[in-house]
Amino acid sequence: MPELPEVETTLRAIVPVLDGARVAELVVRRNDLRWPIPSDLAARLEGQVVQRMRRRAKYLLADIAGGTLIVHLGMSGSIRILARPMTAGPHDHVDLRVEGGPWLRYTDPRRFGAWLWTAEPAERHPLLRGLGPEPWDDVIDAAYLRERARHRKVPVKAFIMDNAVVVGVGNIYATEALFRARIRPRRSAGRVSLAEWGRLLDEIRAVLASAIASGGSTLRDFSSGEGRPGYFAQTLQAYGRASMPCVACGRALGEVRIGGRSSVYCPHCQH
DNA sequence: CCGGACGCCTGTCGGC
DNA sequence: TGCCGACAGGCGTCCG
Repeated sequence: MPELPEVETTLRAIVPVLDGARVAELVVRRNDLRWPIPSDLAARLEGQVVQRMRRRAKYLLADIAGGTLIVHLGMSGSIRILARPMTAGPHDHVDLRVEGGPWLRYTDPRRFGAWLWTAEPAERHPLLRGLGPEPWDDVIDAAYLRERARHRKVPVKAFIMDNAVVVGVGNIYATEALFRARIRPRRSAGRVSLAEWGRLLDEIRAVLASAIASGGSTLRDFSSGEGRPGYFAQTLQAYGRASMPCVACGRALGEVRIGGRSSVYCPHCQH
């Protein structure tokens, strides 16, 4: 399930299917996702060629003549590729059939995801407008983070999960990056040193890249577009390991809640 | 402006 | 074994 590596993994799976392909049919079984799926979405898409599939933050974007399809996987969404139509289950809310190709099936038990249309450039859509840079954007470095964090009392973990600062850092990878950078999640962002920002940024990038390289995490049931499970979950050192021994010092990991999200850390190694 | 809480919805897991 | 509450990867909105 979707943090940025899972979205990127999904993108890589569907790019070969959708890039340059024509949409033959869109079947919407339930339209009550986080926002209603526009009733005219099928009419907008059917018969049109997907000029390019891309990702911005955790949004999947399909550029099509006249606008862009915006897809978000929410907390529990996934997209699978079906070679042939199969009976839809109760959570299979949307199917997209590619002309002369397979079906894409969108499954989302919690229905926090979104399928939206925008006629403007997607970057100007209200959901995308306020997004900060991608984790690998050159504008992000230790100085950028320190500057953005000046006078901010918010816990550093909440700060790096703030999409206006940097996109794509969800709860799992924030927890892991802070553990690896040896910074306590509750530290005020404004009190993190330049050297620590440098370490943290390196670890954010490393943990995201490693997760992408292994196809995304599998916490419950995320699987890539091809239906293969991701193998990154077993490499998590902090997330989901509260009260278990720290891989570095062997002492029990602690857990706090930050912004309502569980945050595991090592009281001995992280400062 | 900032920080924190809430809610959307369903499935799963742990504790009793 | 069965039930019930807590919690789950996101994120927009509201409130103080």
